[in-house]
Amino acid sequence: MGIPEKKKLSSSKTASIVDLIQSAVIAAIQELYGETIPAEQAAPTVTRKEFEGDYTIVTFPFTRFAKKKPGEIAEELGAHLVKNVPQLTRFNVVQGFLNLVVADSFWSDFLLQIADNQDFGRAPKNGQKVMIEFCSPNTNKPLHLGHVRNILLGWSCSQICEAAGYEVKKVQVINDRGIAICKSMLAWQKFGDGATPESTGTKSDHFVGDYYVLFEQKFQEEYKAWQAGAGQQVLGEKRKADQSDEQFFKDFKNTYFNEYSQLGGEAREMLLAWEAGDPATKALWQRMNQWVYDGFEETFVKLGVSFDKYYYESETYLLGKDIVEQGLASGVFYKKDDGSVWADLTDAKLDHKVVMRSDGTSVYITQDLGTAQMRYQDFGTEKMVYVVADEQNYHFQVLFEILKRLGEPYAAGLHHLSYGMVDLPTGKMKSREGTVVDADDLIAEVIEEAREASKERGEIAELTKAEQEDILRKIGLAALKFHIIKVTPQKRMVFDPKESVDLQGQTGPHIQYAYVRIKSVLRKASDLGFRIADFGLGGAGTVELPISIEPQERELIAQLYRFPAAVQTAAANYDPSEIANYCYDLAKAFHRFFTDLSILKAETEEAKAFRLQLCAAVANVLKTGMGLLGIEMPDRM
RNA sequence: GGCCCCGUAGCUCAAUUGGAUAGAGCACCUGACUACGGAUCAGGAGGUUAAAGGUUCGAGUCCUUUCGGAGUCACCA
Repeated sequence: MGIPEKKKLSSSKTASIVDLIQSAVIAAIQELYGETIPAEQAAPTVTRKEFEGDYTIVTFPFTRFAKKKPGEIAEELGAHLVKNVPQLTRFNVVQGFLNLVVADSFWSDFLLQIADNQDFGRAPKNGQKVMIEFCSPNTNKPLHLGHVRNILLGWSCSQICEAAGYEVKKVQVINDRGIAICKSMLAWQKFGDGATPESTGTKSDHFVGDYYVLFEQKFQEEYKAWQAGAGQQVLGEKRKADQSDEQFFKDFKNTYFNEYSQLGGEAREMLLAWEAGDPATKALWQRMNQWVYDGFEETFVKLGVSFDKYYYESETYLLGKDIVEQGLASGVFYKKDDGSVWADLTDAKLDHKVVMRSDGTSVYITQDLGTAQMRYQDFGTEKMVYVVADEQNYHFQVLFEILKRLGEPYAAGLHHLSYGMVDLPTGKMKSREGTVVDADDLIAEVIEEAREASKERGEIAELTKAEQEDILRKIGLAALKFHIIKVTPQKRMVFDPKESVDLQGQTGPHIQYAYVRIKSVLRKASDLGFRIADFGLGGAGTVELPISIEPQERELIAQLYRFPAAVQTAAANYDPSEIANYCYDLAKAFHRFFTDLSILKAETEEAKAFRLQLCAAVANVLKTGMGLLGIEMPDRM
């Protein structure tokens, strides 16, 4: 699925230097050796830093038909290219690697074109629509670190797709029904004594979560009492001799909940009442869920994310039955004697999968089948991305396979953006052991860390309180977000809270600092009477460009040049970490440039103008790039 | 046990999709402008890419086996 997209990609870019070289190589090989080579073999790669050059062609594959040594081919090819492509000034050959040097004028022309283009890197609309589902919480507990990774991936992915030219719909599915929320409801009803988030001053989703925890506590207490009394006989029969209390409870918990527990019985009654549409139960359910939504919304705002549409499982959990009928008719599904309906996916190595119970009710995957159809009707998106943890890999393989067999029109555009779970240095996050990292706590913590660091520096002390708070929020969140997004989604990651608040090194604030340095220089330049417009391309005071470019400048410009392609591949791979790493590399290159070369005290007026242009362009790309990750840039810090 | 994913410096992560001497940051050591912001920069040390075979001009990347770790295999969601 990813391969055709990549091909489409390179053909859609027009007149880029990369394409220019590529087609020139194909033509040259044809001319020199009479062989037509596939485009991949002519694709230039970026030259490694330790060699002179901008792009490299690997000549080893050509030995087969050229009947020459790689080095000789490289020499011939290099000479031919430099002669025929005006943008190439010279070349050198190392082993079989042909390093091509792009003319300074090409780079400086390019820089002038983008220096004041705020939209550089954003592609025009491509007419395609993509839906991205992310977050998808339960309503019985507040958001935690796992949700944070999910939300950041989903959000940045949506921003990247938008920049790549797609129309994006951001949706989430909220699991608002089932036994879990009934537990919170019951606990509140029995022990809440009419308390509300307002009356207790608790953030409303935490308020509801606290009752879920309370239920579990009371349930445990009830079990302990039962264990010592009425349950002794049952336990004597079921418990194996070598099992510890804890081990046994783990296995036995569900049975106890369903068959013996008073609280469990009441919770199940509540669920039945809910399903029967009992008004009082519905009202309570409505009220408590609303508290949760209000709390979630606060967290979303803090994280700077929003959604276009919310789907509620209470409204979708019955969907999908007509799909089952449809699949039975077309032979995608089959019916067993007991009336249950199955999909046979053994030829796709996915085994048999039930899609409808023998009592005619739907299962989880049936609901997903129905929801997919419903969304397609809602938005007509030919691509749908599900941002869901990798523990559901199998589920999505099955879901997509079935949709494909059903011949759904969007089936080819389905993608599971699977991401690894977040581990803590102490191991896995476990709610039972209290080792979950709460999203709100985490956000507060990183902002505090930014405050401490800022206090020592004293750079923003003279700003108003509100301005300071805004900056600290941007810095703290940049640290947190970048720390999470920079990791390839697919990989499981270790989250060390100490490292997440680091402000130095490979971090969000390090990149923000590059931006702040630029803003500071530009302010100073403006104070000295310089205005970008005065030395811009075609401006009244156009300054002639320097003929030669310093290596640090060259590296920066070449880096800027890659930005649009980076956006496109990040979108094609649904991988925000590529943008994160791009931004870091760019910031790093800028810091080096900044310390090595003087800007306002440059050797000539031309060099000064050129470098200011470069600064403006870098600031622009940093702001756009980090914006794609949901990270804001402060002007000072 | 079947299927699937992962294993790179002490730690956290890269590696332009098969290319050159495997790179960054943290931590450790050394150094830098009376300069546009030191949340910076330069340098040092740190690697048998879990192991062994194979494919080829070339393998961290592809294939096979082994070891280690995670996930999943409900008429739960």
